Amino acid sequence: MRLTVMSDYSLRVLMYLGAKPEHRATIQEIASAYGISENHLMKVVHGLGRQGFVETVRGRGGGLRLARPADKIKIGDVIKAVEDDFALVECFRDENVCRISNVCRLRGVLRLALEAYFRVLDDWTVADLVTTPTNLFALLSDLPSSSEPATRR
Amino acid sequence: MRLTVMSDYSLRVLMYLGAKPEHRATIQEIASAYGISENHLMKVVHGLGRQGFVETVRGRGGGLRLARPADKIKIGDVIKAVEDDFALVECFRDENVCRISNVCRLRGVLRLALEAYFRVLDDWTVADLVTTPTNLFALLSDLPSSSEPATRR
DNA sequence: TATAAGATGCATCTCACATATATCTTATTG
DNA sequence: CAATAAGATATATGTGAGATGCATCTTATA
Repeated sequence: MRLTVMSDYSLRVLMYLGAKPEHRATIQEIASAYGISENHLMKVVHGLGRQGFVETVRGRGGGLRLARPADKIKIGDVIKAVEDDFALVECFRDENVCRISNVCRLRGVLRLALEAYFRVLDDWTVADLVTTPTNLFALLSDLPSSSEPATRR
Repeated sequence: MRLTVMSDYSLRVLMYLGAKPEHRATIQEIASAYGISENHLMKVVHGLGRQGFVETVRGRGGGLRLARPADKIKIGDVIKAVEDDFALVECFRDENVCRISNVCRLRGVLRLALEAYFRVLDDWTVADLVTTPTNLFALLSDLPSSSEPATRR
C-alpha cells in the first residue's frame, strides 16, 4: 500500500508550477528547489508532458508550465496516470491461477475500496494542495541557485 | 498502489478456514489446496496467529481454525495488520525532508483517501467473501492430497 | 518414544523501483 | 550560422523490500 516516488515527484512538480503559473520553470530549477536528482526528475517531467499535464518547451529559454489551470488538474488523475499497477492481489491479473477466484468476492471488494480511494482524490486539485501560492513559492526560492525571489504579489 | 502477497495469502487462509469452521486445517493442507509454497504460508499463518485472527495448535492432530467467527473478522483489519507501510509518500515519514511539507496539503488529502479505502474494507468480513461455503470448500478439496470431500451440507 | 504438527531463524533470490550516464534533438540568441 | 541551453531518449546500474527456501527447534499427541 504505497505510492512510488514517481507520484510524489509528479505532484511536487505540479505544485511548484501551480504556485507560480506565469513562470516557466526548468527541470534544474525544480530539482534544486526540492533538493532532488535532476536526472530522475527529468523522467518524471517527461512523463507528465506525455500525459498532458505540463507543456514542455525545449531549447534555450525553455522549461515547463502547467498545460491547464491548477484547479483543473485532479490529484486522482495524476496518480492514476503515474502509477501503473493497480492489481492489488493476484486475482486482478490475467495470469491469475487462484482456484477460488470464481466464487470469491475479494476482487470486487478491493475494487470498491479502490474506487472510494480515488473518489476522494478526485475531489482535490493541484490548486487545493498549495495553501498560499506566494508562501509556497517563497519557500521554494529560498535557496542558493534559484533566480529572482518571488517579491511581487 | 499494491498489496503484498502476504495480504493475499492471509485472506485466502481466513477464507479457507471460514468455509469450514469446524474443521481444523493444517498449513500443508491449505498450501496444497491453493498450490502455493508451504514454507511461505507458514510465515503468513504464524503472523495471523500472533495477531489473533487464527488459533494454532501444535503437534500431531494440530492445525488452525479461526479465532472468531468469520463474520466478525473485517477485511480492513486484516489488511491493516498485515501490511506494514502506509507511508504513501515521503512526507508521511519521520525523516521527511520535503521543504514544502508544512504548507502543502498533500499528506492530509492522501490520508483522507486512505481512510475512505478502509471504510469500504471494514464494511466486509471474511464471511462475506465466501459466497457459498460448501461450494468453496468443494472447490478447494478437489485435489490429490486433501482428506475427505465436503459431502455433507 | 516416535511422529506430526507449528515456531523460528537464517539464507538467498529476484524484481520493481530508483538513480546515473551519455547522447540526441530542438529552439533561441548573438 | 554557430554556440548554447534546454528537454528527449536510451541504456546501464544500484538497491532494498518482498518473496521464497531450508534447516532446526519446540510442542503435543498417540
